[in-house]
Amino acid sequence: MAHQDPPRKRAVTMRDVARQAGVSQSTVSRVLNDVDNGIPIGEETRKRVMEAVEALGYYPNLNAGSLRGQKTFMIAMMIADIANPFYHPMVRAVQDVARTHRYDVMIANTDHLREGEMHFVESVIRRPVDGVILVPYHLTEADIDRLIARTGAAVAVLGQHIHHQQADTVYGDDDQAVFEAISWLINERGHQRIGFIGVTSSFSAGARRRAAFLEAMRHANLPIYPEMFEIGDWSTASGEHAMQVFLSLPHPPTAVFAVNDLMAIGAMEAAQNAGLRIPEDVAIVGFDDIPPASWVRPRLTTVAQRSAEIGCTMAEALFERVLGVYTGTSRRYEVKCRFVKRESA
Amino acid sequence: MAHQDPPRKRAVTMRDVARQAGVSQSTVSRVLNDVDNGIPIGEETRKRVMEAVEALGYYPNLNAGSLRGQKTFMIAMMIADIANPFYHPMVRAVQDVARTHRYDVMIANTDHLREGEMHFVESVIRRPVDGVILVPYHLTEADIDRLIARTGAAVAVLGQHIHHQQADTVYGDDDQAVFEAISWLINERGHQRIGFIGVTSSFSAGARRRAAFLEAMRHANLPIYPEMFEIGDWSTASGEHAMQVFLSLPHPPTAVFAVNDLMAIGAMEAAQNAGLRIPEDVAIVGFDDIPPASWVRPRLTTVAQRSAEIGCTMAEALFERVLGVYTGTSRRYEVKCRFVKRESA
DNA sequence: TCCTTATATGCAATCGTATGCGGTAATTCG
DNA sequence: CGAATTACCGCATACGATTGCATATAAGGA
Repeated sequence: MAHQDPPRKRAVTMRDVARQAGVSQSTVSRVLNDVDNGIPIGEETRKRVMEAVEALGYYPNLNAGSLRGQKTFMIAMMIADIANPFYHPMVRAVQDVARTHRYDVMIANTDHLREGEMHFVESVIRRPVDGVILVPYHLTEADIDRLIARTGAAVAVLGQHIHHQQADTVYGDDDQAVFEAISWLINERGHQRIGFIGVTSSFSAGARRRAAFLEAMRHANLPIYPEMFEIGDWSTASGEHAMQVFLSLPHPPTAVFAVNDLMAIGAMEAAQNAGLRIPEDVAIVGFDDIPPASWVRPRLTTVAQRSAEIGCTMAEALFERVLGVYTGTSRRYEVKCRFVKRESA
Repeated sequence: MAHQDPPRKRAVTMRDVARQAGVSQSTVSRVLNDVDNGIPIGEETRKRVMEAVEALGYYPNLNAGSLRGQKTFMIAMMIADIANPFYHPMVRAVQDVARTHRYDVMIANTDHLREGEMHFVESVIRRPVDGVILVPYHLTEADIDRLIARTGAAVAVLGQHIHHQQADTVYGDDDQAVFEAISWLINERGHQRIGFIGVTSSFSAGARRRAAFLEAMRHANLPIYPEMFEIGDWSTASGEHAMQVFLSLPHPPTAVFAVNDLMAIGAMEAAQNAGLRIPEDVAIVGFDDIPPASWVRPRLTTVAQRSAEIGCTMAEALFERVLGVYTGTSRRYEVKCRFVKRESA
């Protein structure tokens, strides 16, 4: 190899096209962005330019464009865990909407860590984007305000209401759905001792579902035992562990609700490994309705979230702002959940 | 609302920092990229600059940096389907490696479509990146050559050998693993009629696994029936459909091998919905060993791919090139598969 | 004292694109 | 036929950063 410099290919630039077409670089720019500028372009010139573009295989450099112009043609999306199927339809929907507008999507997962979320904010400040989609677990409203202030990006958020002028929010009715599910366990299935597998995060989804769980228990006048609450980290393994703890109790719960399906599936594993039958010995209810929920046996009873619809709603609201179609104040959308009864409860 | 212009916050620039610190903009640049330039910086100046950076909360604009400088601090990764768990550890590994180098990762999924893969190439030409990680199903070597020629990016590819100077490849020993699995079905389990659920793509993984399947059958001197071959699209639904077709045969297969776990799980669903017992009535073997493979009942027998290791290997090879640590010719890495016997066969 | 060397900083060009403004040729009009 | 438009197009600057080169100051040597 010796000293063979890497063949750093110079990209084809507008100037190359201009030279080839015998026009100035600014004319090329105008031809490419033809969308009715005040300035008309000669038919002959336009044709020569387009031929040169074709011949050289020119593609504009979006980085350069976003430096001079305003638009970066990129949005960023922050999710907690790319391995959680709940996010997949959402991501896919966002990407689909973005693609129709010729936008790229940068996905960052935070591993449910505050550190990860802060890193994301920083990263978006360093590499400006036109819009941001957030599924925050730790970010406060102040953090998001700062993000907007520093980048000027439009923002769509799931599950946390932001009062900022430039942010829209999408809500699920998690609380109602959880209330319905727990009430059903109590009234229709006669459960009294219900275990709860939650998470630590004090904001957002985890906390709201916990509140709804407590509400349902209180509403049924059932006692609330501290040992019926276990903390996980949204992962299957943590759900498994939580269930093991429950099963080691003198009086284990007869039903268990986990705030997401992955933990519910983990709980099922633990119960079955302990030789218990589901739902006869212990009933299990999850949240999300990810595809594996209907692959396991018995199939998991759960609360379905319309992940694709959530993603689509967020993306469309975002792009209305990004494209300047909407410039008003904060909007709020609601996406309904629905309780899906299967065999695990 | 009327005509309230959106408050397009001007970002804090180097010039702002320079003004605040009472130095020139180029000095700020040198302080920030201090990594032993030939040019020394006064201790006093450095301190003033850093204070100004701190005070203003300055972050460099990476887009601007990548215009003048060389590095974009971004790599792109192309996968077929973000919803396929097989890719998750890979993506995660790539992101982890990237993060240690302060790089961002752009993920694009192609839905297994050639169109999607071509779109990705175009997108990378438009928005230059320092490196590209590919899991191609349709891209030819010529396509990849073109990508490198146009962008100068370093490239790491899974499963397809690229002879280009600037590309490394990672291989699994899929063929051996499939051969082993099928031979085991034949010799240890006595299967003779084995169904195969494959895919259309003529390159890469799908085709190699098909070849290995045929090889194993021939090696055992078993006849090969055309009706024992079904085509899916890697999805659970397509696996389900394929199995339904098998089951409608006069002589259905006694065992079925699917080229990925999602289709295998779909096949299980179809078999169980038809009232068959697994593995007694029909044995099922998959490929990948995604987490749901051990959630289904019976647990899925499959060939495990070390997805995280693959991602890690690709990313590390890539960054050796991106950072200029390695500038030699194409390298090739192999990552072993292993056959995991569980209850479905 | 003057010239060299080392040290520290600023100037200005540059990356690829967008765009306000001015300039030229063609056209219209009185 | 001369003047005022109109239709097109190029010049030059800006975006925010990097970097080669020049410059200014201090230190050192003869």
